[in-house]
Amino acid sequence: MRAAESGQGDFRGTKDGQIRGGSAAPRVADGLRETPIARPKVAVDTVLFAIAGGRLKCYLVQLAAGGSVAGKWAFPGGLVRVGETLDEAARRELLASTRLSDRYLEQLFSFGDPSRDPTAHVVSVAYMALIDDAGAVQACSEKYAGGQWFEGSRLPTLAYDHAVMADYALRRLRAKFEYTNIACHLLKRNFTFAELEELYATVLERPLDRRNFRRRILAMGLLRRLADQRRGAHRPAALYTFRQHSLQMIEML
Amino acid sequence: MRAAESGQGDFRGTKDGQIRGGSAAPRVADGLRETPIARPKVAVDTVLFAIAGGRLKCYLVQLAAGGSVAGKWAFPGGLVRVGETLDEAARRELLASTRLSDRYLEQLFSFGDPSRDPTAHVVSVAYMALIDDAGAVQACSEKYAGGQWFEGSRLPTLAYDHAVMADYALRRLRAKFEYTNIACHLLKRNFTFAELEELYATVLERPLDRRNFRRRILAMGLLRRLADQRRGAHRPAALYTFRQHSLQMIEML
DNA sequence: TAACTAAGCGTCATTTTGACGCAAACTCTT
DNA sequence: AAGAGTTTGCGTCAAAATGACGCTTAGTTA
Repeated sequence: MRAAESGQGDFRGTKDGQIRGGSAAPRVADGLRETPIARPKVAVDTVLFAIAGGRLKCYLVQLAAGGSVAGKWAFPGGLVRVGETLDEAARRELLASTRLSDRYLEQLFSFGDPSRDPTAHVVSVAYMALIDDAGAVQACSEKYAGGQWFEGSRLPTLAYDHAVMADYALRRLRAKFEYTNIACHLLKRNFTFAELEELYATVLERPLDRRNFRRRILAMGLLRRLADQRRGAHRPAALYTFRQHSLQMIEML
Repeated sequence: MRAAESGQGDFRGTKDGQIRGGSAAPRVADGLRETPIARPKVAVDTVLFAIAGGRLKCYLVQLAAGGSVAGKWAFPGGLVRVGETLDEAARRELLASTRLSDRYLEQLFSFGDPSRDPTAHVVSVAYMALIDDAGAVQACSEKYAGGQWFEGSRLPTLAYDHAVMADYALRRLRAKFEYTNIACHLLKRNFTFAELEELYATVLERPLDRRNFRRRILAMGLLRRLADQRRGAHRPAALYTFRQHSLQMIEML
Protein backbone atom coordinates (compact mmCIF):
# COMPACT_ATOMS: atom_id res chain seq x y z
CA MET A 1 0.00 0.00 0.00
CA ARG A 2 2.83 2.19 0.80
CA ALA A 3 4.53 1.63 -2.48
CA ALA A 4 1.59 2.07 -4.77
CA GLU A 5 2.71 4.68 -7.19
CA SER A 6 -0.29 5.94 -8.95
CA GLY A 7 -2.25 8.76 -10.40
CA GLN A 8 -0.52 12.08 -10.75
CA GLY A 9 -1.90 15.47 -11.35
CA ASP A 10 -3.42 17.81 -8.91
CA PHE A 11 -6.68 16.71 -7.60
CA ARG A 12 -9.23 19.46 -7.54
CA GLY A 13 -10.30 19.77 -4.00
CA THR A 14 -13.61 18.68 -2.69
CA LYS A 15 -16.01 21.13 -1.21
CA ASP A 16 -15.81 20.67 2.47
CA GLY A 17 -13.77 18.93 5.07
CA GLN A 18 -16.61 17.03 6.52
CA ILE A 19 -16.06 13.53 7.61
CA ARG A 20 -17.19 11.30 4.87
CA GLY A 21 -19.60 8.49 5.28
CA GLY A 22 -19.05 6.62 8.49
CA SER A 23 -15.34 6.57 8.82
CA ALA A 24 -13.88 6.90 5.43
CA ALA A 25 -14.16 3.34 4.33
CA PRO A 26 -11.98 2.83 1.34
CA ARG A 27 -14.22 3.29 -1.59
CA VAL A 28 -14.10 -0.13 -3.04
CA ALA A 29 -16.07 1.01 -5.99
CA ASP A 30 -16.63 -2.45 -7.32
CA GLY A 31 -14.61 -4.44 -4.89
CA LEU A 32 -11.44 -3.94 -6.83
CA ARG A 33 -10.50 -0.30 -6.92
CA GLU A 34 -9.59 1.89 -4.01
CA THR A 35 -9.36 5.63 -3.98
CA PRO A 36 -5.94 6.47 -5.33
CA ILE A 37 -3.11 7.83 -3.27
CA ALA A 38 -3.08 11.60 -3.12
CA ARG A 39 0.02 13.46 -4.18
CA PRO A 40 -0.46 16.68 -2.31
CA LYS A 41 2.08 19.40 -2.30
CA VAL A 42 3.56 20.04 1.10
CA ALA A 43 3.87 23.58 2.32
CA VAL A 44 5.12 25.26 5.45
CA ASP A 45 3.58 28.45 6.80
CA THR A 46 4.96 30.45 9.65
CA VAL A 47 3.12 32.56 12.16
CA LEU A 48 5.66 35.14 13.17
CA PHE A 49 5.16 37.06 16.39
CA ALA A 50 6.82 40.11 17.84
CA ILE A 51 5.98 42.79 20.34
CA ALA A 52 5.64 46.33 19.11
CA GLY A 53 4.03 49.32 20.69
CA GLY A 54 3.12 47.26 23.70
CA ARG A 55 1.03 44.95 21.60
CA LEU A 56 1.48 41.45 20.27
CA LYS A 57 1.89 41.61 16.52
CA CYS A 58 1.70 39.09 13.77
CA TYR A 59 3.44 39.40 10.44
CA LEU A 60 1.35 38.90 7.33
CA VAL A 61 2.17 39.02 3.66
CA GLN A 62 -0.12 40.00 0.87
CA LEU A 63 -0.39 37.38 -1.80
CA ALA A 64 0.69 38.51 -5.20
CA ALA A 65 -1.64 38.69 -8.12
CA GLY A 66 -2.29 35.61 -10.14
CA GLY A 67 -4.01 33.06 -7.99
CA SER A 68 -7.53 32.91 -6.74
CA VAL A 69 -6.31 34.30 -3.45
CA ALA A 70 -4.50 37.26 -4.97
CA GLY A 71 -4.38 40.26 -2.72
CA LYS A 72 -5.39 38.37 0.36
CA TRP A 73 -3.31 38.32 3.49
CA ALA A 74 -1.62 35.17 4.68
CA PHE A 75 1.29 33.92 6.71
CA PRO A 76 4.55 33.71 4.83
CA GLY A 77 5.27 30.24 3.61
CA GLY A 78 5.86 28.09 0.63
CA LEU A 79 6.37 24.64 -0.70
CA VAL A 80 8.89 22.16 0.58
CA ARG A 81 11.72 21.57 -1.85
CA VAL A 82 13.51 18.43 -2.79
CA GLY A 83 15.79 17.19 -0.06
CA GLU A 84 14.50 19.52 2.63
CA THR A 85 13.21 18.75 6.07
CA LEU A 86 10.14 20.62 7.19
CA ASP A 87 12.19 22.77 9.52
CA GLU A 88 14.58 23.65 6.78
CA ALA A 89 11.76 24.61 4.51
CA ALA A 90 10.23 26.78 7.19
CA ARG A 91 13.54 28.54 7.82
CA ARG A 92 14.16 29.04 4.14
CA GLU A 93 10.75 30.51 3.54
CA LEU A 94 11.01 32.75 6.56
CA LEU A 95 14.35 34.00 5.33
CA ALA A 96 12.98 34.54 1.86
CA SER A 97 10.04 36.59 3.00
CA THR A 98 11.50 38.48 5.94
CA ARG A 99 15.29 38.11 5.74
CA LEU A 100 15.18 36.61 9.20
CA SER A 101 17.41 33.73 10.12
CA ASP A 102 18.32 31.89 13.26
CA ARG A 103 15.14 32.61 15.12
CA TYR A 104 13.05 30.58 17.45
CA LEU A 105 10.94 28.28 15.36
CA GLU A 106 8.54 25.59 16.46
CA GLN A 107 6.27 23.30 14.54
CA LEU A 108 2.63 23.77 15.46
CA PHE A 109 0.22 21.62 13.55
CA SER A 110 -0.49 20.28 10.11
CA PHE A 111 -3.49 21.19 8.05
CA GLY A 112 -4.52 18.80 5.37
CA ASP A 113 -8.05 19.40 4.29
CA PRO A 114 -7.89 18.79 0.55
CA SER A 115 -10.11 21.78 -0.03
CA ARG A 116 -8.20 24.22 2.12
CA ASP A 117 -6.59 25.50 -1.04
CA PRO A 118 -9.18 25.55 -3.80
CA THR A 119 -6.60 25.19 -6.52
CA ALA A 120 -4.71 22.14 -5.34
CA HIS A 121 -4.34 19.62 -2.57
CA VAL A 122 -1.77 21.23 -0.32
CA VAL A 123 -0.89 19.90 3.10
CA SER A 124 0.49 22.71 5.17
CA VAL A 125 2.66 22.35 8.21
CA ALA A 126 2.24 25.41 10.38
CA TYR A 127 5.12 26.87 12.36
CA MET A 128 5.42 29.58 14.91
CA ALA A 129 8.40 31.93 15.03
CA LEU A 130 9.31 34.57 17.57
CA ILE A 131 11.55 37.60 17.27
CA ASP A 132 12.49 40.33 19.68
CA ASP A 133 12.35 43.17 17.22
CA ALA A 134 9.58 43.73 14.74
CA GLY A 135 11.82 46.15 12.90
CA ALA A 136 14.19 43.38 11.94
CA VAL A 137 11.81 42.22 9.24
CA GLN A 138 12.51 43.37 5.76
CA ALA A 139 9.52 42.89 3.54
CA CYS A 140 10.55 40.93 0.53
CA SER A 141 8.83 42.43 -2.43
CA GLU A 142 9.89 39.74 -4.85
CA LYS A 143 7.68 37.05 -3.57
CA TYR A 144 4.74 38.90 -2.14
CA ALA A 145 2.83 42.06 -2.87
CA GLY A 146 3.84 43.28 0.56
CA GLY A 147 4.25 42.49 4.19
CA GLN A 148 2.99 44.14 7.32
CA TRP A 149 2.59 43.73 11.05
CA PHE A 150 -0.93 43.36 12.39
CA GLU A 151 -2.29 43.28 15.85
CA GLY A 152 -2.47 39.62 16.85
CA SER A 153 -6.08 39.81 17.90
CA ARG A 154 -7.21 41.92 14.96
CA LEU A 155 -6.05 40.23 11.85
CA PRO A 156 -7.65 40.94 8.50
CA THR A 157 -9.42 38.19 6.63
CA LEU A 158 -6.85 35.57 5.84
CA ALA A 159 -6.40 33.31 2.84
CA TYR A 160 -6.86 29.56 2.98
CA ASP A 161 -7.34 28.31 6.52
CA HIS A 162 -4.77 30.67 7.92
CA ALA A 163 -7.23 32.09 10.40
CA VAL A 164 -7.24 28.71 12.09
CA MET A 165 -3.47 28.69 12.13
CA ALA A 166 -3.46 32.12 13.70
CA ASP A 167 -5.78 30.98 16.40
CA TYR A 168 -3.75 27.87 17.00
CA ALA A 169 -0.51 29.79 17.17
CA LEU A 170 -1.87 32.33 19.60
CA ARG A 171 -3.15 29.65 21.90
CA ARG A 172 0.11 27.81 21.79
CA LEU A 173 2.07 30.94 22.51
CA ARG A 174 -0.11 31.83 25.48
CA ALA A 175 0.05 28.31 26.79
CA LYS A 176 3.81 28.21 26.60
CA PHE A 177 4.04 31.50 28.41
CA GLU A 178 2.49 29.76 31.35
CA TYR A 179 4.87 26.87 31.60
CA THR A 180 8.06 27.60 29.72
CA ASN A 181 10.67 30.32 29.44
CA ILE A 182 9.59 30.99 25.86
CA ALA A 183 9.21 34.66 26.73
CA CYS A 184 12.93 35.10 26.27
CA HIS A 185 12.54 35.00 22.51
CA LEU A 186 10.28 38.03 22.46
CA LEU A 187 12.62 40.14 24.56
CA LYS A 188 15.98 41.68 24.01
CA ARG A 189 18.80 39.85 25.68
CA ASN A 190 18.78 42.21 28.66
CA PHE A 191 15.61 43.63 30.06
CA THR A 192 14.10 45.11 33.16
CA PHE A 193 11.47 43.48 35.28
CA ALA A 194 8.96 46.02 34.11
CA GLU A 195 9.60 45.00 30.53
CA LEU A 196 9.23 41.33 31.33
CA GLU A 197 6.06 41.96 33.21
CA GLU A 198 4.63 44.07 30.45
CA LEU A 199 5.39 41.28 27.99
CA TYR A 200 3.52 38.77 30.09
CA ALA A 201 0.59 41.08 30.58
CA THR A 202 0.47 41.77 26.86
CA VAL A 203 0.59 38.18 25.74
CA LEU A 204 -1.69 36.82 28.40
CA GLU A 205 -3.99 39.79 28.11
CA ARG A 206 -4.43 40.19 31.79
CA PRO A 207 -2.91 42.45 34.39
CA LEU A 208 -0.34 40.98 36.71
CA ASP A 209 0.49 42.14 40.18
CA ARG A 210 3.92 43.68 39.90
CA ARG A 211 5.17 42.37 43.24
CA ASN A 212 3.78 38.90 43.01
CA PHE A 213 5.01 38.53 39.47
CA ARG A 214 8.49 39.50 40.54
CA ARG A 215 8.45 37.11 43.45
CA ARG A 216 7.37 34.24 41.31
CA ILE A 217 9.74 34.74 38.47
CA LEU A 218 12.63 35.23 40.84
CA ALA A 219 11.70 32.15 42.84
CA MET A 220 12.02 30.06 39.69
CA GLY A 221 15.62 31.10 39.32
CA LEU A 222 15.41 31.50 35.57
CA LEU A 223 16.92 34.95 35.53
CA ARG A 224 20.35 36.29 36.24
CA ARG A 225 20.59 39.79 37.57
CA LEU A 226 23.18 41.86 35.80
CA ALA A 227 25.36 44.55 37.24
CA ASP A 228 24.09 47.07 34.74
CA GLN A 229 21.03 49.18 35.19
CA ARG A 230 18.69 50.88 32.86
CA ARG A 231 18.37 54.56 33.56
CA GLY A 232 15.24 56.42 32.65
CA ALA A 233 13.11 59.20 33.96
CA HIS A 234 12.94 57.69 37.40
CA ARG A 235 14.61 55.18 39.62
CA PRO A 236 16.97 53.03 37.58
CA ALA A 237 15.95 49.44 37.08
CA ALA A 238 18.19 46.42 37.35
CA LEU A 239 18.75 44.50 34.15
CA TYR A 240 18.19 40.78 33.91
CA THR A 241 18.86 38.00 31.41
CA PHE A 242 17.51 34.52 31.08
CA ARG A 243 20.07 31.99 32.21
CA GLN A 244 18.87 29.54 29.59
CA HIS A 245 17.87 30.65 26.14
CA SER A 246 16.83 27.22 25.02
CA LEU A 247 13.29 26.22 25.77
CA GLN A 248 12.70 25.01 29.28
CA MET A 249 9.59 23.62 30.88
CA ILE A 250 8.68 25.06 34.25
CA GLU A 251 5.75 25.58 36.50
CA MET A 252 4.97 29.23 36.18
CA LEU A 253 1.86 31.32 36.48
CA MET B 1 20.00 19.24 12.00
CA ARG B 2 18.01 17.09 9.78
CA ALA B 3 17.53 14.14 12.00
CA ALA B 4 14.47 15.41 13.76
CA GLU B 5 12.09 18.23 13.27
CA SER B 6 12.15 20.98 15.78
CA GLY B 7 9.32 22.03 17.91
CA GLN B 8 8.13 20.96 21.25
CA GLY B 9 4.55 20.33 20.50
CA ASP B 10 1.84 21.32 22.81
CA PHE B 11 2.68 18.87 25.49
CA ARG B 12 4.35 19.99 28.61
CA GLY B 13 7.51 18.38 29.71
CA THR B 14 9.95 18.41 26.87
CA LYS B 15 13.37 19.61 27.63
CA ASP B 16 15.25 20.08 24.44
CA GLY B 17 15.28 23.40 22.77
CA GLN B 18 14.45 24.36 19.30
CA ILE B 19 16.75 24.02 16.42
CA ARG B 20 18.56 27.15 15.45
CA GLY B 21 19.55 25.99 12.10
CA GLY B 22 21.87 28.04 10.09
CA SER B 23 21.01 25.52 7.47
CA ALA B 24 18.26 25.87 4.97
CA ALA B 25 19.66 28.71 3.00
CA PRO B 26 17.69 28.94 -0.15
CA ARG B 27 19.73 27.16 -2.68
CA VAL B 28 19.68 29.66 -5.45
CA ALA B 29 22.15 27.71 -7.47
CA ASP B 30 23.17 30.54 -9.73
CA GLY B 31 20.53 33.07 -9.10
CA LEU B 32 18.33 31.51 -11.68
CA ARG B 33 17.62 27.98 -10.71
CA GLU B 34 16.14 26.94 -7.44
CA THR B 35 15.87 23.51 -6.00
CA PRO B 36 12.67 22.05 -7.38
CA ILE B 37 9.53 21.56 -5.38
CA ALA B 38 9.40 18.21 -3.66
CA ARG B 39 6.44 15.97 -4.26
CA PRO B 40 6.54 13.87 -1.14
CA LYS B 41 3.92 11.34 -0.35
CA VAL B 42 1.95 12.14 2.75
CA ALA B 43 1.35 9.44 5.30
CA VAL B 44 -0.39 9.22 8.61
CA ASP B 45 0.83 6.96 11.40
CA THR B 46 -1.02 6.34 14.61
CA VAL B 47 0.36 5.56 18.01
CA LEU B 48 -2.40 3.58 19.65
CA PHE B 49 -2.45 3.27 23.43
CA ALA B 50 -4.41 1.08 25.79
CA ILE B 51 -4.04 -0.22 29.30
CA ALA B 52 -3.64 -3.94 29.80
CA GLY B 53 -2.39 -5.88 32.73
CA GLY B 54 -1.86 -2.70 34.66
CA ARG B 55 0.60 -1.47 32.08
CA LEU B 56 0.46 1.09 29.32
CA LYS B 57 0.60 -0.69 25.98
CA CYS B 58 1.27 0.42 22.48
CA TYR B 59 0.04 -1.34 19.38
CA LEU B 60 2.55 -2.18 16.68
CA VAL B 61 2.27 -3.87 13.34
CA GLN B 62 4.91 -5.88 11.60
CA LEU B 63 5.62 -4.64 8.13
CA ALA B 64 5.00 -7.15 5.42
CA ALA B 65 7.76 -8.49 3.23
CA GLY B 66 8.75 -6.55 0.19
CA GLY B 67 10.25 -3.28 1.26
CA SER B 68 13.55 -2.44 2.85
CA VAL B 69 11.84 -2.39 6.20
CA ALA B 70 10.16 -5.75 5.83
CA GLY B 71 9.62 -7.52 9.11
CA LYS B 72 10.24 -4.46 11.21
CA TRP B 73 7.74 -3.14 13.68
CA ALA B 74 6.02 0.15 13.16
CA PHE B 75 2.89 2.07 13.99
CA PRO B 76 -0.05 1.35 11.75
CA GLY B 77 -0.46 3.94 9.06
CA GLY B 78 -0.51 4.58 5.39
CA LEU B 79 -0.74 7.14 2.68
CA VAL B 80 -3.32 9.83 2.41
CA ARG B 81 -5.74 9.24 -0.43
CA VAL B 82 -7.25 11.61 -2.88
CA GLY B 83 -9.85 13.83 -1.30
CA GLU B 84 -9.06 12.91 2.27
CA THR B 85 -8.28 15.13 5.21
CA LEU B 86 -5.44 14.02 7.46
CA ASP B 87 -7.87 13.01 10.17
CA GLU B 88 -9.88 10.95 7.75
CA ALA B 89 -6.79 9.20 6.54
CA ALA B 90 -5.76 8.43 10.09
CA ARG B 91 -9.17 7.03 10.90
CA ARG B 92 -9.30 4.99 7.75
CA GLU B 93 -5.88 3.50 8.34
CA LEU B 94 -6.66 2.75 11.94
CA LEU B 95 -9.83 1.01 10.90
CA ALA B 96 -7.98 -0.93 8.23
CA SER B 97 -5.33 -2.22 10.57
CA THR B 98 -7.27 -2.70 13.79
CA ARG B 99 -10.98 -2.55 12.89
CA LEU B 100 -11.30 0.27 15.37
CA SER B 101 -13.54 3.19 14.62
CA ASP B 102 -14.79 6.22 16.44
CA ARG B 103 -11.99 6.46 18.94
CA TYR B 104 -10.16 9.34 20.47
CA LEU B 105 -7.69 10.57 17.91
CA GLU B 106 -5.36 13.52 18.11
CA GLN B 107 -2.75 14.85 15.75
CA LEU B 108 0.69 14.93 17.30
CA PHE B 109 3.40 16.14 15.02
CA SER B 110 4.66 15.91 11.48
CA PHE B 111 7.89 14.30 10.46
CA GLY B 112 9.37 15.34 7.19
CA ASP B 113 13.00 14.43 6.99
CA PRO B 114 13.41 13.39 3.38
CA SER B 115 15.62 10.52 4.46
CA ARG B 116 13.31 9.17 7.14
CA ASP B 117 12.11 6.62 4.62
CA PRO B 118 15.07 5.49 2.56
CA THR B 119 12.91 4.57 -0.40
CA ALA B 120 10.99 7.79 -0.90
CA HIS B 121 10.31 11.22 0.43
CA VAL B 122 7.39 10.64 2.76
CA VAL B 123 6.08 13.27 5.11
CA SER B 124 4.31 11.56 7.95
CA VAL B 125 1.74 13.12 10.21
CA ALA B 126 1.75 11.28 13.50
CA TYR B 127 -1.43 10.72 15.46
CA MET B 128 -2.20 9.36 18.86
CA ALA B 129 -5.25 7.21 19.54
CA LEU B 130 -6.62 5.89 22.79
CA ILE B 131 -8.90 2.98 23.52
CA ASP B 132 -10.28 1.53 26.71
CA ASP B 133 -9.89 -2.09 25.76
CA ALA B 134 -6.81 -3.59 24.19
CA GLY B 135 -8.87 -6.62 23.27
CA ALA B 136 -10.97 -4.62 20.85
CA VAL B 137 -8.18 -4.67 18.31
CA GLN B 138 -8.41 -7.22 15.55
CA ALA B 139 -5.12 -7.64 13.82
CA CYS B 140 -5.64 -7.18 10.14
CA SER B 141 -3.58 -9.77 8.38
CA GLU B 142 -4.17 -8.43 4.91
CA LYS B 143 -2.08 -5.38 5.25
CA TYR B 144 0.58 -6.35 7.73
CA ALA B 145 2.46 -9.45 8.72
CA GLY B 146 0.92 -9.12 12.14
CA GLY B 147 0.01 -6.86 15.00
CA GLN B 148 0.75 -6.96 18.69
CA TRP B 149 0.64 -4.98 21.90
CA PHE B 150 3.93 -3.97 23.44
CA GLU B 151 4.77 -2.36 26.69
CA GLY B 152 4.94 1.36 26.07
CA SER B 153 8.35 1.75 27.59
CA ARG B 154 9.81 -1.38 26.05
CA LEU B 155 9.19 -1.22 22.37
CA PRO B 156 11.21 -3.24 19.91
CA THR B 157 13.33 -1.51 17.32
CA LEU B 158 11.00 0.45 15.10
CA ALA B 159 11.07 1.20 11.40
CA TYR B 160 11.64 4.66 9.98
CA ASP B 161 11.65 7.31 12.69
CA HIS B 162 8.83 5.69 14.56
CA ALA B 163 10.85 5.55 17.75
CA VAL B 164 10.75 9.32 17.83
CA MET B 165 7.02 9.23 17.30
CA ALA B 166 6.66 6.80 20.15
CA ASP B 167 8.61 9.05 22.42
CA TYR B 168 6.64 12.03 21.32
CA ALA B 169 3.32 10.31 21.84
CA LEU B 170 4.23 9.09 25.27
CA ARG B 171 5.28 12.55 26.38
CA ARG B 172 2.14 14.06 25.00
CA LEU B 173 -0.03 11.49 26.69
CA ARG B 174 1.68 12.01 30.04
CA ALA B 175 1.48 15.76 29.67
CA LYS B 176 -2.22 15.69 28.90
CA PHE B 177 -2.83 13.52 31.90
CA GLU B 178 -1.65 16.41 33.98
CA TYR B 179 -3.91 19.06 32.60
CA THR B 180 -6.84 17.50 30.77
CA ASN B 181 -9.50 14.87 31.31
CA ILE B 182 -7.93 12.73 28.60
CA ALA B 183 -7.83 9.81 31.02
CA CYS B 184 -11.47 9.12 30.26
CA HIS B 185 -10.54 7.57 26.94
CA LEU B 186 -8.43 4.88 28.53
CA LEU B 187 -11.10 3.85 30.99
CA LYS B 188 -14.43 2.12 30.69
CA ARG B 189 -17.38 4.42 30.99
CA ASN B 190 -17.84 3.61 34.67
CA PHE B 191 -14.95 3.04 37.00
CA THR B 192 -13.95 3.14 40.61
CA PHE B 193 -11.58 5.59 42.14
CA ALA B 194 -9.05 2.86 42.59
CA GLU B 195 -9.14 2.19 38.86
CA LEU B 196 -8.74 5.83 38.01
CA GLU B 197 -5.88 6.17 40.41
CA GLU B 198 -4.16 3.11 39.08
CA LEU B 199 -4.47 4.51 35.57
CA TYR B 200 -2.83 7.73 36.61
CA ALA B 201 -0.07 5.95 38.47
CA THR B 202 0.54 3.70 35.49
CA VAL B 203 0.71 6.43 32.91
CA LEU B 204 2.64 8.89 35.01
CA GLU B 205 4.86 6.16 36.36
CA ARG B 206 4.77 7.45 39.86
CA PRO B 207 2.81 6.51 42.93
CA LEU B 208 -0.01 8.78 43.99
CA ASP B 209 -1.34 9.23 47.45
CA ARG B 210 -4.75 7.67 47.38
CA ARG B 211 -6.39 10.22 49.63
CA ASN B 212 -4.86 13.30 48.10
CA PHE B 213 -5.58 12.04 44.62
CA ARG B 214 -9.20 11.55 45.49
CA ARG B 215 -9.46 14.96 47.06
CA ARG B 216 -8.00 16.67 44.05
CA ILE B 217 -9.97 14.90 41.40
CA LEU B 218 -13.18 15.41 43.32
CA ALA B 219 -12.42 19.07 43.87
CA MET B 220 -12.23 19.55 40.12
CA GLY B 221 -15.79 18.37 39.74
CA LEU B 222 -15.08 16.36 36.60
CA LEU B 223 -16.70 13.21 37.84
CA ARG B 224 -20.23 12.23 38.59
CA ARG B 225 -20.79 9.66 41.27
CA LEU B 226 -23.18 6.94 40.25
CA ALA B 227 -25.63 5.10 42.40
CA ASP B 228 -24.13 1.76 41.49
CA GLN B 229 -21.24 0.19 43.24
CA ARG B 230 -18.67 -2.32 42.24
CA ARG B 231 -18.58 -5.29 44.54
CA GLY B 232 -15.45 -7.31 44.99
CA ALA B 233 -13.68 -9.23 47.68
CA HIS B 234 -13.85 -6.32 50.08
CA ARG B 235 -15.66 -3.11 50.72
CA PRO B 236 -17.65 -2.13 47.65
CA ALA B 237 -16.47 0.90 45.74
CA ALA B 238 -18.62 3.66 44.33
CA LEU B 239 -18.66 3.98 40.57
CA TYR B 240 -17.93 7.23 38.80
CA THR B 241 -18.15 8.61 35.27
CA PHE B 242 -16.64 11.63 33.65
CA ARG B 243 -19.24 14.31 33.18
CA GLN B 244 -17.61 15.38 29.94
CA HIS B 245 -16.18 12.92 27.51
CA SER B 246 -14.86 15.56 25.20
CA LEU B 247 -11.40 16.87 25.91
CA GLN B 248 -11.27 19.52 28.56
CA MET B 249 -8.36 21.54 29.83
CA ILE B 250 -8.00 21.74 33.59
CA GLU B 251 -5.44 22.36 36.23
CA MET B 252 -4.76 18.98 37.68
CA LEU B 253 -1.77 17.37 39.29
C1' DT C 1 15.03 71.40 47.88
C1' DA C 2 10.64 69.43 47.26
C1' DA C 3 7.57 66.89 44.37
C1' DC C 4 6.96 62.95 41.68
C1' DT C 5 7.20 58.31 39.99
C1' DA C 6 8.85 53.79 39.02
C1' DA C 7 11.63 50.19 41.41
C1' DG C 8 11.89 46.98 44.76
C1' DC C 9 11.21 44.82 49.51
C1' DG C 10 8.11 43.08 52.87
C1' DT C 11 3.65 41.62 55.45
C1' DC C 12 -0.48 39.04 56.20
C1' DA C 13 -4.56 36.28 55.55
C1' DT C 14 -6.13 32.59 52.69
C1' DT C 15 -5.70 28.63 49.88
C1' DT C 16 -3.42 24.68 48.29
C1' DT C 17 -0.42 20.88 48.98
C1' DG C 18 1.61 16.79 50.95
C1' DA C 19 1.83 13.36 54.56
C1' DC C 20 -0.69 10.47 57.24
C1' DG C 21 -4.43 8.52 60.80
C1' DC C 22 -8.46 6.10 61.23
C1' DA C 23 -13.23 4.56 60.87
C1' DA C 24 -16.47 2.17 57.76
C1' DA C 25 -17.91 -1.65 54.91
C1' DC C 26 -17.70 -5.80 53.01
C1' DT C 27 -15.86 -10.75 52.42
C1' DC C 28 -13.72 -14.68 54.06
C1' DT C 29 -12.34 -17.84 57.51
C1' DT C 30 -12.95 -20.35 61.58
C1' DA D 1 -21.71 -15.81 64.67
C1' DA D 2 -17.49 -13.63 65.58
C1' DG D 3 -13.28 -11.94 64.25
C1' DA D 4 -9.58 -11.32 60.87
C1' DG D 5 -8.26 -9.16 56.71
C1' DT D 6 -8.48 -5.67 53.20
C1' DT D 7 -10.09 -1.92 50.56
C1' DT D 8 -12.84 2.28 50.64
C1' DG D 9 -13.33 6.79 51.91
C1' DC D 10 -13.35 10.80 55.23
C1' DG D 11 -10.62 13.81 58.14
C1' DT D 12 -6.61 16.30 60.34
C1' DC D 13 -2.51 19.06 60.46
C1' DA D 14 1.67 21.47 59.30
C1' DA D 15 4.09 23.50 55.53
C1' DA D 16 4.22 25.80 51.24
C1' DA D 17 2.23 28.65 47.71
C1' DT D 18 -0.83 32.38 46.39
C1' DG D 19 -3.11 36.82 46.19
C1' DA D 20 -3.81 41.48 47.91
C1' DC D 21 -1.58 45.35 49.26
C1' DG D 22 1.66 48.87 52.16
C1' DC D 23 5.77 51.21 52.26
C1' DT D 24 10.60 52.56 51.48
C1' DT D 25 14.19 53.65 48.02
C1' DA D 26 16.40 55.99 44.32
C1' DG D 27 16.45 58.35 40.85
C1' DT D 28 14.55 62.58 37.70
C1' DT D 29 12.15 66.86 37.08
C1' DA D 30 10.14 71.38 38.62
